[in-house]
Amino acid sequence: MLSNSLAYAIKALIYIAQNSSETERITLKEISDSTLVPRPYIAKILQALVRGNVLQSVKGPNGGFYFREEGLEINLLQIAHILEGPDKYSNCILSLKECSAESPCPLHSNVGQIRTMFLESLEQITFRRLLQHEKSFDLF
Amino acid sequence: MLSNSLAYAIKALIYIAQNSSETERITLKEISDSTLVPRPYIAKILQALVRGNVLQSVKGPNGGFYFREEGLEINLLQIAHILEGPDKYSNCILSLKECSAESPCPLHSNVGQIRTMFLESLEQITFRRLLQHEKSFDLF
DNA sequence: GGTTAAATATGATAAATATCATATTTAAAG
DNA sequence: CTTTAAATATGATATTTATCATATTTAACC
Repeated sequence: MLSNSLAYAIKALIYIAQNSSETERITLKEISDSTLVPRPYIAKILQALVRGNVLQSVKGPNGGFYFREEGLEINLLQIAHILEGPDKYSNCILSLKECSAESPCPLHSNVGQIRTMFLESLEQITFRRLLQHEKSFDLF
Repeated sequence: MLSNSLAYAIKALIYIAQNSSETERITLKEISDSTLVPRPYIAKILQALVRGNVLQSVKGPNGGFYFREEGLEINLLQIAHILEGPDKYSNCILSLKECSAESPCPLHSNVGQIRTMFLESLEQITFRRLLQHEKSFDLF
């Protein structure tokens, strides 16, 4: 439902959101240990998120990752777009050329509608909002 | 959201359900032409569906595919299981070890719930039910 | 300024998915 | 019993996704 990379990214970002600040940076090792995502793999994902202006990173001793203030307003669908490009979740669930309310595909009104709700719910969830829950989930 | 293969399979099965009978079989070429799925690829998928007792096939001239009577009662989730194995859509949306109503993951109550609805809707839709719609969609 | 602890860049390998090609089997029909 | 129109089996190739490894850059601190 979510790609492996996207699920990994979300877990890592939840961890960072809950535990980091500009002065208290989180290292790759800590992220990898607490999400059980292999270090080189999560590294690649986090680099993309830095380029996507979600996270900030600092090299060198005492370096690490932390959330940008604006990053906290980013929602889960935007993360998907950053990691997988914007076209992944567009259009019809059967990928038909023509599919709309006027000429719906056979799944448009049932599964298709729930798919739309799914995308909307990804869009509604920001990391700021996830922060409002109690801290420290197990993320593995 | 659905794998390529699964979307292809559903399109082909809708076409077959709407146009076939035990005496009026549908050929690979016709299926490929009306769904725009490459012939060798849809062939492999249909073979799996024959092995999965959804379709019946007949070789030789005038041969082709048609729906088994029981096949019409099969739902979309079962098709997913036949093509991709049963574990694809199980457990937590973040693939966490522990995730349940008692100890929910951060997405359990929002995205996770919609994911559950999604799976349930796949489960509710049988090909018999899809047949109740008007015939002849464009399936490409 | 040398050491060290961190991210970064790059690319190699592996596994899963998707796609294509070809030879074989089967059954109908003359 | 030969031809022919179909599915079937098998496997080759390509693409995407996931995973791993290694060398480089950066900044802090002594």
